[in-house]
Amino acid sequence: MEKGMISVDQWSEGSQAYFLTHLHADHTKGLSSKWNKGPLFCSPITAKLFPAKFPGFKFSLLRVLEIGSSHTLSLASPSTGLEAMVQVTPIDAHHCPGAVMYLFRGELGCMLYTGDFRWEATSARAELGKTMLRNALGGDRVDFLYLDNTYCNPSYSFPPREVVAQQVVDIIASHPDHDIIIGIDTLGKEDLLLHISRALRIKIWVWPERLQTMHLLGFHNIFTTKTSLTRVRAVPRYSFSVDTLEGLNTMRPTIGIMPSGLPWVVRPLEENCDSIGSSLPIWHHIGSKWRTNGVAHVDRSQPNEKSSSAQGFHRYIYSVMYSDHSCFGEIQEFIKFVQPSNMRGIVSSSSCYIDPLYYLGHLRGANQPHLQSGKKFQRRELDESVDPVQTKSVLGCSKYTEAKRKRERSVKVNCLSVHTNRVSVLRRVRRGAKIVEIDGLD
DNA sequence: GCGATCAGCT
DNA sequence: CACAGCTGATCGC
Repeated sequence: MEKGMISVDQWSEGSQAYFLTHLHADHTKGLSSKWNKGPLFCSPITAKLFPAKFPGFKFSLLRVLEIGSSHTLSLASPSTGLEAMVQVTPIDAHHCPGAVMYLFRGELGCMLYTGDFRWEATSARAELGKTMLRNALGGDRVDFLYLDNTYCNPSYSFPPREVVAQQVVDIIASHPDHDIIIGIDTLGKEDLLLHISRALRIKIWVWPERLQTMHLLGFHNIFTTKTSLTRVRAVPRYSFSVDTLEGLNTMRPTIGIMPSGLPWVVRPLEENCDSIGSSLPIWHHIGSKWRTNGVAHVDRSQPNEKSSSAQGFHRYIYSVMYSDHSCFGEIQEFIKFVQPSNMRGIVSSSSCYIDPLYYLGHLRGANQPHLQSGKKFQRRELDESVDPVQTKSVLGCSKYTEAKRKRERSVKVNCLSVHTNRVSVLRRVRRGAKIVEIDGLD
């Protein structure tokens, strides 16, 4: 797509239409309540959650698109000045509530932007997504696929979420006298909690703001902010730590469950022998173990036994491979299904970018870019504003790590800062309680 | 004083 | 390694 026409999850000036895939913070960076750059398209569920995240947002700029149905936009081609019709179809991305992929079709070509997505082969919901995508494509070939390449490496492999959800239920059921702490984010993993709640007929504690979100999503009488009603609590991931678990265990026996596509590894601390991680390539080692059942090896030995730290796990923590991103095999299946002429990853994190072409380039459709069919979607022709970020990460790896190392070297001076500014107070108030036991509204 | 951005941490 | 995100500090308006 030509520069200056559309932007997806990218909020700098200069596009005619903006598309939001989902409400996770890394996709809304740059969005604010004062938005005034143009119409912003999103899914119905995202629209429902939107005001809570961006109070005061000019609602007339929000355009809600029904999932699975096509909408036509009339845009001006910046180069020719002529009107160009673009048809857009949001498709369920099975990532978090409201998350969608966008399929763009028109005179300018056909482009699919996945956003973050999970492509499970098994569930009925996944089958529906497949049908929806097939219908939306209407036989067209995808010229350019923008792909969630988070786990685009053969070493990333994990079971479908249903399977892992049952494993979590089993873990909880096998600890009938324990309190349970589950680390979650501001959005996502609702299905896991629902499954636990249904299977064990138990309510689940969430922090007050998260309860509001649950209510907006239509879940009533399942979640609570009263700790007295349940032994299972879903807490913000950032408040989930070894210290937290150890602290809680001085009061009541408690285990922590961390659902993630990546192993939750105790960060190696040089002088803390109890929680030290192995210096071996931990995740690879663990990864091969997990392929068998998807649950981390959990050490049941006594606290002081050496083995409890050798694996990089903590005695109270279960790490389960519940991921809202596609694993490698699923990405592979997805590319086979879409058969794009060309593609590139949309996720380039701190230190690396996994190029889907490296492992999965051979799965593309017959019309490879060198045959010119992908011409309309050469990468600098999309929204250029997306590009610099990614190019920077691909090419600027060493630069970044150098900067990071510099940062690491700098000494933290202000250890005893008591000063609290207004911003942080407001932020904290907005966020609600962490794991403090607050009996709020229910 | 406020918002945006960075550094640090999980 | 890094899922996604909070917190505190700082800077410019």
